[in-house]
Amino acid sequence: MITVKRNTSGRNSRVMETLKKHQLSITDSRKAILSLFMESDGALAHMDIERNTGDEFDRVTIYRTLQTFVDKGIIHTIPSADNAIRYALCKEACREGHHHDNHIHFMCDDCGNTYCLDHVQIPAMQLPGGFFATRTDMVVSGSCNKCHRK
Amino acid sequence: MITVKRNTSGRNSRVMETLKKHQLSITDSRKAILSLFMESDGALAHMDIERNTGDEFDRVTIYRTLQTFVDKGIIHTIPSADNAIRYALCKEACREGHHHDNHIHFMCDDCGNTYCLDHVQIPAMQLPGGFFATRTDMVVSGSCNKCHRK
DNA sequence: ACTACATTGCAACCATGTTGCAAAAATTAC
DNA sequence: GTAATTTTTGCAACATGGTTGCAATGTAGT
Repeated sequence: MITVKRNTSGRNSRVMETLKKHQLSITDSRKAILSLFMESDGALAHMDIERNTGDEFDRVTIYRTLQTFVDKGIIHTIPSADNAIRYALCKEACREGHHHDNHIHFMCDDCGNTYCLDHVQIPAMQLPGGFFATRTDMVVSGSCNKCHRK
Repeated sequence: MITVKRNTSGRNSRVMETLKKHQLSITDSRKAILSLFMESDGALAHMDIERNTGDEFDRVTIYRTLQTFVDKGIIHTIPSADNAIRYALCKEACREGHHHDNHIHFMCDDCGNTYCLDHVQIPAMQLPGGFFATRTDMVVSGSCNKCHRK
């Protein structure tokens, strides 16, 4: 479970900018949730957001806000084997309806954090004849740089 | 949703062999479920199995049987972004507690089938310092060789 | 401030997956 | 084959993840 230290002062402008850029109306939940992503260095699952915002928002609102952000290309999903979708901020290259998140994701078995390894590109590979890829997800799990020295 | 044509005659021996090799007692559910995997060319989700066996077994029995097979190294899991774990037969190299499923999985957006592309190895990549991998999942989605010509 | 539209909260619902326990099988020993 | 032991099954209940419909509330544009 991820805890994010909230800091609603400095980053507010970046949050507003992003929302406006994607033509989303400014609401409390969108500000708070986008803020969380910007202050977190890893990916967040629905539960992480619910914990970090307290009872401020309804479960459903969080789900819908996440879905909106995905649709607008603000965040992208990360598949996992543990049955809980995680989300992380997209880089600049993403835009509405077309994600460019072709980097590797790393899930730490120890602390549970999920990282976007932005600088590790997914290697190219040759698919068998007749197969055409529209999306590639590469998820590596193991121990991260914070947990391994322990 | 995947439909498998059941054929309990010829492959029975291979089913029994596999169960015995892993020191599992022979039960109806294990025979039926393992049989399904051997007759299917792709991966199966819990729901696929439930549909293909009718009311023959309880939901819980199917979950437990799948978990047993994973523990014994008979099948492996495939993560996905749609929140439903899929399972596929392991190749010979897998054994108890140690899977060797380092091949690519392909999910067809059209027919929903999931394939193990056994001959496409997951390319090696360089992780940042301090990160250590114990497992790598690579899931490609797009259109498969049956659906693309349409 | 008023209107039109988008978003929220609530309740209810569905799917996926797990746990505890008693009944029913399968394996082992005789 | 039968009895004893161990495994597995089915049931009920629960937990989590996620969706939908609708009335109430909030936001944006004038």
